[in-house]
Amino acid sequence: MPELPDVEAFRRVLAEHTGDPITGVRVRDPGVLRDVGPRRLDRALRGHRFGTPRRHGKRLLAPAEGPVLTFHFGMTGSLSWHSHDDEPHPHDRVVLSLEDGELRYRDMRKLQGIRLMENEAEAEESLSDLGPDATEIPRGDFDALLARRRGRLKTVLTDQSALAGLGNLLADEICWHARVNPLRPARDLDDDERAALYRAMRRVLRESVKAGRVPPRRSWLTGVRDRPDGTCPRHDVPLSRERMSGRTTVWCPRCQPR
DNA sequence: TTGCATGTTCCGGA
DNA sequence: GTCCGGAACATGCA
Repeated sequence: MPELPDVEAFRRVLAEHTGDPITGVRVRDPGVLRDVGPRRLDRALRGHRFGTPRRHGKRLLAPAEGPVLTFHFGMTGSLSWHSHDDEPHPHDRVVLSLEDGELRYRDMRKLQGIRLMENEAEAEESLSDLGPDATEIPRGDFDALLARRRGRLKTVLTDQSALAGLGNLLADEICWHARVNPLRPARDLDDDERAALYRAMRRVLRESVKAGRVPPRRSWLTGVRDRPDGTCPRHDVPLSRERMSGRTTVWCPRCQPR
């Protein structure tokens, strides 16, 4: 699930539970730990308190009075709050216990996972492979980014090193809102189209962040894209789809012509 | 059994 | 250097 809005929702979960000491870390499946083992993780966090968490793109950083825990959710990761006696889910991989409850990192496929940074500087450095966050990029930088790339628009929007936070669903949703075909070469877009894309990005992100996910409304592409008989919410036209490098791209052939 | 899934990385080839 | 596609990672579901 996780794209920028989902990770933002996980950030809120974490933000509600800062300030209480971490009483212990239970690793139920070390397969989600990257470059750190269960013992070192527990030693680094036990007795510490989480400070204000922050998000960049799809990454979540949780400072803990020195060390910084970083979450990268892959396709199936999540972070949720539970009471101690809540039955664990089979995909709960790491449990961070606090006094009045616990945070659970759940992840079915374990494609990415949790890292431990020694300090703020290292945490900051770990973000250096990412472009500007999609909620913060200025219009001018967005324009320049599109103008300089000859690859497909969809590829640019989902390139985390160029623009951080957009995934498969969001990129298609934004292109649909802007009425621009995602397979067009990015640098071929004219000013109006770039403006429409930027506006669509802001609007889609604002509403998705509010919902904590890309909302599957019937009036949005996301609400209909997975139906076998899916038609464009604006027209009664069957949606077009194409697989590109293992992901399905969906668009409306009428409002987003090639 | 096969194909697909909202992420990312690595590799080869154009 | 840029761009693309394919395979891989690990797991479940239709």
